[in-house]
Amino acid sequence: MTKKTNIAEIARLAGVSTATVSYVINDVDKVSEKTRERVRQIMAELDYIPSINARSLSNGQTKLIGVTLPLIAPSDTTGTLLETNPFFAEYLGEIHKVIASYGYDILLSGIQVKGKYKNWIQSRGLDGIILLGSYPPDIYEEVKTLNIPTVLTDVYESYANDFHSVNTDDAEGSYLATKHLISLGHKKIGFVGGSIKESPIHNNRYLGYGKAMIEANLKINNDWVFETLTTFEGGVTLAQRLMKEKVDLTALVVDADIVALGMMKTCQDAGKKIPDELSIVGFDDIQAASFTSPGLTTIRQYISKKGELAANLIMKDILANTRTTESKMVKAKLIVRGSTKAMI
Amino acid sequence: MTKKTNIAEIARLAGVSTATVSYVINDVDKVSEKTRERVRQIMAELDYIPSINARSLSNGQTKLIGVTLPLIAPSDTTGTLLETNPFFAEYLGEIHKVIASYGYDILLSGIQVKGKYKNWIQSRGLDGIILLGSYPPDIYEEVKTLNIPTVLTDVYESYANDFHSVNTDDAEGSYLATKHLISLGHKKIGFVGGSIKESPIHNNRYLGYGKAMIEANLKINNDWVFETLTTFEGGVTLAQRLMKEKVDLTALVVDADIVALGMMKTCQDAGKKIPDELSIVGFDDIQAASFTSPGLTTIRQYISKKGELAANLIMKDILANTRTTESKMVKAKLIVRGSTKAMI
DNA sequence: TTTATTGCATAAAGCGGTGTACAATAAAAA
DNA sequence: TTTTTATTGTACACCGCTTTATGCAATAAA
Repeated sequence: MTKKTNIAEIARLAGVSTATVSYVINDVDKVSEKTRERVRQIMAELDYIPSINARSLSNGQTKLIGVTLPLIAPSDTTGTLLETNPFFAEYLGEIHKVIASYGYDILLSGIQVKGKYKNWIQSRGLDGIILLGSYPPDIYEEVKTLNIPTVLTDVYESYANDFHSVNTDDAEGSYLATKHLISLGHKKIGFVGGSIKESPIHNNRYLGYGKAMIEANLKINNDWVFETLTTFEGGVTLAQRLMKEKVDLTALVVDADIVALGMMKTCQDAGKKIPDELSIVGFDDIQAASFTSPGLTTIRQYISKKGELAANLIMKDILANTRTTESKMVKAKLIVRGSTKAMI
Repeated sequence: MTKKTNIAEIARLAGVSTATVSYVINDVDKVSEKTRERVRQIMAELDYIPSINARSLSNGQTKLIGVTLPLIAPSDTTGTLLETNPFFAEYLGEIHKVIASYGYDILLSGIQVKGKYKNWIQSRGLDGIILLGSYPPDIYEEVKTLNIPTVLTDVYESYANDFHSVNTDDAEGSYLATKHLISLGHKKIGFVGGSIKESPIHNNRYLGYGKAMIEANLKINNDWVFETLTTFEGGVTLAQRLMKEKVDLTALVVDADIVALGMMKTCQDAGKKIPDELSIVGFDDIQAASFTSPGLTTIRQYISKKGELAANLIMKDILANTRTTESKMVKAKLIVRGSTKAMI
């Protein structure tokens, strides 16, 4: 312990060169069984653990995957992190599971000041990065110049084509949600989404809704399409407005559970019965969707699947030392709970 | 880019030694203003970023803090992660905020196979570690031998004394919860907790309940104390049982929101009115506690505060190169929502 | 016997920085 | 002018491991 137990020390005690020890450590087939055993013995006795760091310096691989989440910035208020995306923990768990099996670790980061992101990646010598969620466009420019295996999740924007990307099939998801309501006999079905025009992800969900409506020969009334912040409060505010204006709808497709839950609670608190007076379908299937009474009918995103895909995409490029760009789409699934009900 | 742009290259172009460049990088006051400026210039032109890795090798500091969460293990099913502790994301965000300001990064891990944890820390040369949540005792033994700055959160066990620790004042939390119910006129108040005997954290919450009851001269009926798994399903199961057995209680102190929510939903689904027929107080204030209707009255844990404390404790030891052991207690606070109501 | 071939092991040059010991130059003190 | 003292800069030995070029036996082929 007090002694510096490094490769040289092992070599000395085993009466061999450091090269030989290195070969033993890395299972390089250049050492006789006898020598190998002796070296192993010594290493075990001294509790010797090679320094990944030193190894990195010499072979250029840090065995580090950077995983970036939005909103972990020095000046941020907390809470936003969870609110924006309740799935980070699940993503991290799944990614870790995959890459750990290859001996890789996750280095966490937020997006720092512009320009800093690239520096961070370089200074740490990351072998690959996974960006969870969406960031300012110049971030992607920075990353591109690095020419390092990169996976994006939940991003449809054009720059996604320069990297691997993993997405939920959002359009199909809200298509399923809408069809579900239609099959229950609803006709006056509204849509609630976050910045539908700017964000492809929300736009896709809107399109799925539109497709189902058109297929069913139902008209899409522009007054039935609402934009909100993708937050619980966004849902609260909108629900209050809808009730005040007595908007004449029997069902809503809401493109995020967090918003749907805000609406549902607001309606319930105001005495409006869910699903009796209004059916609601959410999107995401966050944990809380199954906690409410009634449970929220929603479209489940398979986050663990997405995380696994992301991790495998990056590992593939790292191990083969290639720079490919695949785009994976994960199917979503309708989960029926109590917040939707057939028209009488 | 194609060229290896390292410290030697900078030195060559600036016509100085690598030592001088190193001094410039590290703001060591041994370089004339003129030289310093010239070197800076060159570095900027070449877009030079020093390798933290190389630096680590030579000065022994990796600027890496290991943060360990339970249940990210290669063979685990997902979902458990979130269920066990919905706060990891918030912890991570807060810890990152603090340590990033010192130039440190978070290296993530689960607890791997026994013995492996120590290896991981050693091989990565971590400067410090933060353990979120509770682990098998031998883990702490392993860590202790490393003699590296360590912070534990949410652990009361004896081995916590060997390290820094950060906890919520659990006893006071449930004391407040119970007092709240008492002040509302409740007398038949039950307690629901996870493995009260084995886990100090649950035991403390139980003690707080007991203290409040005794202070109010209310008897603690052993039939009113229930143990469950700390999961949503645990709450569901228990609520079903209580309803079937028609246990005669007017209020419950539940020592985890996730359980309280399971109970609340089960009661509501069965037509039992909350809070009219039963008042419930939870513990944690997870996000979902404010999503339900009624909202769940609960004891808020200041996770961001705890994360910040943990990060600062570790940074203090790292920067001063000391090995102290402080134990921080964070006050909890009663958040009154709709799940509790005065007796008529 | 000579010449390859193979197997095993090593010396030593990196990888990209840090930091110490020391030298040279300039400024201040004697 | 000489000596002392800062000030500024350099050479170079690390840090711990990888890897190429090379050596040396022992064995196989010519």
